[in-house]
Amino acid sequence: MTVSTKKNASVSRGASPTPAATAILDVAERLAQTRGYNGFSYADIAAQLHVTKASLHYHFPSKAELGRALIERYRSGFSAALDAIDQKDKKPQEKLRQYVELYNSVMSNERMCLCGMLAAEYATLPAPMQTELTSFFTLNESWVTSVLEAGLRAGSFEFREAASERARVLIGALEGAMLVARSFGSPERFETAAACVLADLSHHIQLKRRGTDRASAGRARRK
Amino acid sequence: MTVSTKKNASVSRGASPTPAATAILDVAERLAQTRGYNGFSYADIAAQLHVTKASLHYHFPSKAELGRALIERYRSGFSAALDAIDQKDKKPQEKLRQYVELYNSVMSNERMCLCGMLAAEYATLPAPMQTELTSFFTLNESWVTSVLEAGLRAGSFEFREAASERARVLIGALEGAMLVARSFGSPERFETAAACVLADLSHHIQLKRRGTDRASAGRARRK
DNA sequence: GTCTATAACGAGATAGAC
DNA sequence: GTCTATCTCGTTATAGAC
Repeated sequence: MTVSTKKNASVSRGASPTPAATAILDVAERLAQTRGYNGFSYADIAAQLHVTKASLHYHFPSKAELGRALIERYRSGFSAALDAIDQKDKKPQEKLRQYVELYNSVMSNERMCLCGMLAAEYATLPAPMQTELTSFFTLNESWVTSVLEAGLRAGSFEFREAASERARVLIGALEGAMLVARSFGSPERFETAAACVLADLSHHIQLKRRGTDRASAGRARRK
Repeated sequence: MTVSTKKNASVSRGASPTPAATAILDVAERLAQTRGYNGFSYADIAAQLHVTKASLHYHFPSKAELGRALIERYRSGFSAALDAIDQKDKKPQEKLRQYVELYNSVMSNERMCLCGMLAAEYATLPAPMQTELTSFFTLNESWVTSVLEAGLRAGSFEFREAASERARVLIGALEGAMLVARSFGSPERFETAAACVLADLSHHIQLKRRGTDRASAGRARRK
């Protein structure tokens, strides 16, 4: 898969990271997802790995570099997951369901999407991190857009807006639902919200199949 | 309106704040909305107000107290705005439109909703701030829930889920849309997303009025 | 109320031994 | 590659003069 190159202390782009670097990224990722980029320090990582701060600087000379690598790895992992979903021809609905499942698995363990988290801190991030961050969202938007367009053509989705616009709404809704759910400490809130957003895309079609009179369609389930 | 009490150095609950305290809160609010609670310091506020850090501590002894007051004021301002919207009997649709307009005005000037911002940093916030934060979201959820229920009864909204669940989705979608729009530096992204979310609530009804055949209803506007 | 001065601490980062 | 030791700076916070 990944082209093996000579390892590099600065863990540059495309190099396969050393086990030590991976361990550091793992801890830093969890910290960034729960506390934000400005909410953790090298000391926090060092303590959890039982090493000194100085040895972290060997692998990631600056926190900015660590932060950039963090997003890069997260995005590449996401990209791989999207490719996996695309394997085998599934219905667009099923693809989107699996996409939401990706977010759902992140929410467990009280984590927030890394990039949603960093988006809040955007103004304080070093430029390289800002660039990586928008790449992440752009990647997601174009993938979701494709799926929505396919679903629209297949007649399994229904919406008026441009697919790209709809994709943005979907991603924003997922990120926002995570954000709020986490302050209530209840991942269930995210789960139900996500299900609701997904259902909306094929909602109207279901309405028509079930009959469209207001009395039946407009009846809300009780709380 | 507000009961006037003797001013208090610690700017406790319900006291009318001194002009100095208000100026501090104004600057701190903008900083918190753009950089987050962990992204600004007393030094930043002091510089913008041309005073020393020490004098800030006179008005707000600790940053935690400042942060708590920040949310409290923001929530009370929001609450007043919601009351204003409730004045005069408007259609639920119009109320919701004005609610979204509230968020829209926040997004201008590249600001993010204070509480959406702080929600990201939730795990790092002092307990009093966490409490205020959930109060804000609870307030919003119950207000939106009421409006949705009214709209459902009036036949101007249509959805299957419980109104409270739908309210959470709406609020999460707005917060998330702000979050992402800001990293792209384009408030327009928020505006279109917000319009889309709003339209969804009365979408099906419009579909029925316009005719429900798939060919016309499912046609997406081009990008 | 606002100032100067300073304390006490934690942050990111580097030098150099092993 | 990891360590000890240290540096520099920014942070919240306090004491006490004016």
